[in-house]
Amino acid sequence: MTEAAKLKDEELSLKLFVVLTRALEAIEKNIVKNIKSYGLNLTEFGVLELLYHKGDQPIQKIGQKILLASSSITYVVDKLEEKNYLIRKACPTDRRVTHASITEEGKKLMDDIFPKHRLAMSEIMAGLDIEEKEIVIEKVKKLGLYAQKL
Amino acid sequence: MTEAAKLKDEELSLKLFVVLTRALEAIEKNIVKNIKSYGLNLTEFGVLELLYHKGDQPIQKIGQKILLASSSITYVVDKLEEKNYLIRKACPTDRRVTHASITEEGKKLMDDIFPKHRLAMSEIMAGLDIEEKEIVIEKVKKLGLYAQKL
DNA sequence: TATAATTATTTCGAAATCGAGATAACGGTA
DNA sequence: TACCGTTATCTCGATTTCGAAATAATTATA
Repeated sequence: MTEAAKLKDEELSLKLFVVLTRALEAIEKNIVKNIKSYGLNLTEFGVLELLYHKGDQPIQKIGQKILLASSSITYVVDKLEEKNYLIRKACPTDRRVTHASITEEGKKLMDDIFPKHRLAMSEIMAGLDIEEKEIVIEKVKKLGLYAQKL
Repeated sequence: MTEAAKLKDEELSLKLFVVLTRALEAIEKNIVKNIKSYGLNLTEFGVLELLYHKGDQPIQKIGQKILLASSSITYVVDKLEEKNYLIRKACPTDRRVTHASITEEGKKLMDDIFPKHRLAMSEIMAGLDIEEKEIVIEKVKKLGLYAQKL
């Protein structure tokens, strides 16, 4: 890379970070608005959605998928358990492990929320058309995977 | 839009959100690693960078640019003031307003950090080349602006 | 098999963020 | 000028997240 290209790349990298941050903030603000009316925050919704779609999960798997420190998951799972949307189940084969399992009440809530969330999401994301979304998904995935490996 | 296209769009919107979130998390983790070694977190760095590049700012302007609640800025500015990287200056023309101003010590710190940050940033973002970054910036900006207006 | 290293979860205290409300000052208008 | 709505900042209490360390169980190793 030429010296000029290096400078340009640095400029664009800084700018890309700002743009990504701003966009995600705006998107999240809208999602939160929807989900909050059901008494959930984004993290709680994420956990519940995981259990809803992928079935019971070891508590620590949840942390990996939602990207939360183990101590934070304990906290979130506590909250959801208090709200009766999930229960802890001891793992029979490994006594270190606890599974989180969505309750009937949790399932009912997600049956209600999730289709609305889907719809709201595509309204929030309507700034790009289908082709553009596909491009951005591909590029941003590449960007994220690279950054993850550093 | 056909029914099938609507479904596709919902799918892509959900996926786009996940991809954006994951990418930003990975990117931030790397940035934080660099900045943390100077005793700053991302927010503090953001505030300091703003003052470093744009000069003195009313406290509430900082909040708008960094996207923080007013109570949170007070907290962050307190922290930076404790560290002697900025000082509050009463505004002479409007007694409601307080300006935040970077100190010599803060300037020195940024003289040291910022070039490294620039470089680190382009290393973190090296998953995409210049052309791809330009595309993503354009698209994600469009996405964010749309979501902001909702 | 005994011991050591690893893994899963929780506890604890601290940090960062928020929202609601308090306080003070400004700007417009009657 | 006196009052009212708006703006800027701060205080306070609550929520969410984190990291370090505690506990307990499993797996690998000597």
